[in-house]
Amino acid sequence: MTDPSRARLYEELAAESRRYLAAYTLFNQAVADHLGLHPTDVQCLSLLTAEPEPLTVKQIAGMTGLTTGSATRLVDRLERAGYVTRTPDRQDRRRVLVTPVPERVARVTALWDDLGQTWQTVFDDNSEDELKVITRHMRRANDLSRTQIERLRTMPKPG
Amino acid sequence: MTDPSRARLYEELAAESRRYLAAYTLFNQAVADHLGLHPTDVQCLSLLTAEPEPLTVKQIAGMTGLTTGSATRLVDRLERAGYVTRTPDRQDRRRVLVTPVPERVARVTALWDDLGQTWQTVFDDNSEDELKVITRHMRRANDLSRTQIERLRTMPKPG
DNA sequence: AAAAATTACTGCGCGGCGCAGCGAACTCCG
DNA sequence: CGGAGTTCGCTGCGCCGCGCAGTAATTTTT
Repeated sequence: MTDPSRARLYEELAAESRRYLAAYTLFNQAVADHLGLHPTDVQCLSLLTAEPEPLTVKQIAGMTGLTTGSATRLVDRLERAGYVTRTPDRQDRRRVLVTPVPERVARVTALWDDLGQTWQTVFDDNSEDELKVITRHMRRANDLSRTQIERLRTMPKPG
Repeated sequence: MTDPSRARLYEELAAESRRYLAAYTLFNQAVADHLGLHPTDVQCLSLLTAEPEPLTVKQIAGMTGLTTGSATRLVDRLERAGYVTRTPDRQDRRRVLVTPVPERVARVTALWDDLGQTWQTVFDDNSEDELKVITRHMRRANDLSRTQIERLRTMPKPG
């Protein structure tokens, strides 16, 4: 902590993190623009295709941070664009299952794959150990962010 | 590339990246909610404090992906809330320099530091070399995203 | 000196989003 | 059973961030 060279590394890392995450926001926006969708829609498709089973509107709302009302409209847009279909849940007739349409979503995943190939070149000069370091850091940050979000919600707000 | 263990690492890294970045979106939203700001505003403050010198409205527009008109309004909001000040550029009188107000931004950085203390525990078990690996990766990804965004813009759009 | 380019700002309309409220369906008890 | 309370998805409403197009001021170019 009092180690100056380490402190400098922290500082540099903090600054780089901000640019890194800002860059991601721009990237996501560019992907959405390219597909004629909104960033939220892209994230929703990403979540839908990552899950093995269809999600309910409520689950989508939770994973995107939207209200159920906004999630309904999100699904409306995706359905109108042909990316997903609504299916009533037979177990619970209040629920609506949202299923991605494979041939339509393929256009999105194809783009991801295409971009992913280029991303690989970034990692190509890293050793396996280094890749593990990076992956581990992401996983930790991911876990921590969840608890931090919860903490933010319970913290007293300024103003 | 044909190395199976390395391919697995890539796959894992890709999946983790998506969760990592999705988590960041939610985290950023939570921070913005907590401060009573918009995610874009928070990102802008993040960028401003990450840069050593004040930025122009045009530069802010570029870094956030907004048009100059929207960037003007973004600065309007931040100025009205007291987070930044506008200063005319003496070298080029068309330009307006946007400078963060330290004591006001302190409220934001205090939150970051508070959260960052916990984040530091994530880094504490990393060696200096490992920290450098992470930082370098971010820098590279940052650079690549720029070219990828350009590629997306020139790519033929589907539909 | 005139023309072109750059920078920041402003009216206008679009649309995503939260909020509050609705009906339908499910769960829990007595 | 059956009524109260809860959950789920949907809808009308208003807010406001954003892009677009145009403008004025300043700089750069010719």
